[in-house]
Amino acid sequence: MSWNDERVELLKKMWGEGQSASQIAKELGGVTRNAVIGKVHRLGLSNRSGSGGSESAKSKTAAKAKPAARAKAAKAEPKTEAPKETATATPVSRVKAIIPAGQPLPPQPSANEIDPAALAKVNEIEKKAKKLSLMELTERTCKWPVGDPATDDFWFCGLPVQSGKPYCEAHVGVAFQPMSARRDRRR
DNA sequence: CCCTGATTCGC
DNA sequence: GCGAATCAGG
Repeated sequence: MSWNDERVELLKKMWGEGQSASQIAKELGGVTRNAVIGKVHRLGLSNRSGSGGSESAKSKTAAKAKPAARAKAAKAEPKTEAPKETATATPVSRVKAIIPAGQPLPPQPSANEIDPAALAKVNEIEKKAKKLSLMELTERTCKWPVGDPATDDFWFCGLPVQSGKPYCEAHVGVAFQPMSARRDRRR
């Protein structure tokens, strides 16, 4: 594969959107994230901000030994997995929408015991959500469901997930509550 | 461990 | 110019 205009254009577009090098590489196909990063640098758009600034110098000095990354071929296994709440908490409002009234809801904190700050964060971030459909979800898109699945007004957050987790940072915030914050709250 | 971008340097 | 290997860090 080579860098024809179309590929370079897509690279620029995605990079501009803040997509990660590996995501771009996956999208382009036939290249690794290293190739993408290398190209990004050669194109001189390593700095996503674009202009002005120039510093951000990272004093990188000598190096030690660190046997880590090995040459490894690409291995991907898309798991179009339905949104599941494996966390200690579940988006109550969403669950209500898909579970008939009267049904016992799984053990979960009610909305009012979720960190208010985290909730506020979610409300903000939902505006920026990419609103992906089920089939558009990937291993790295936030699988937080929004809206009523029975209507057209249903989508998944779709923002970049936080390492490992199924959700973006904001949604991880409300989905994964620290045990300490929710332990034995009496009423 | 997973991931991120940055850099080097043989090709 | 290209990108694997490596580095540095989250």
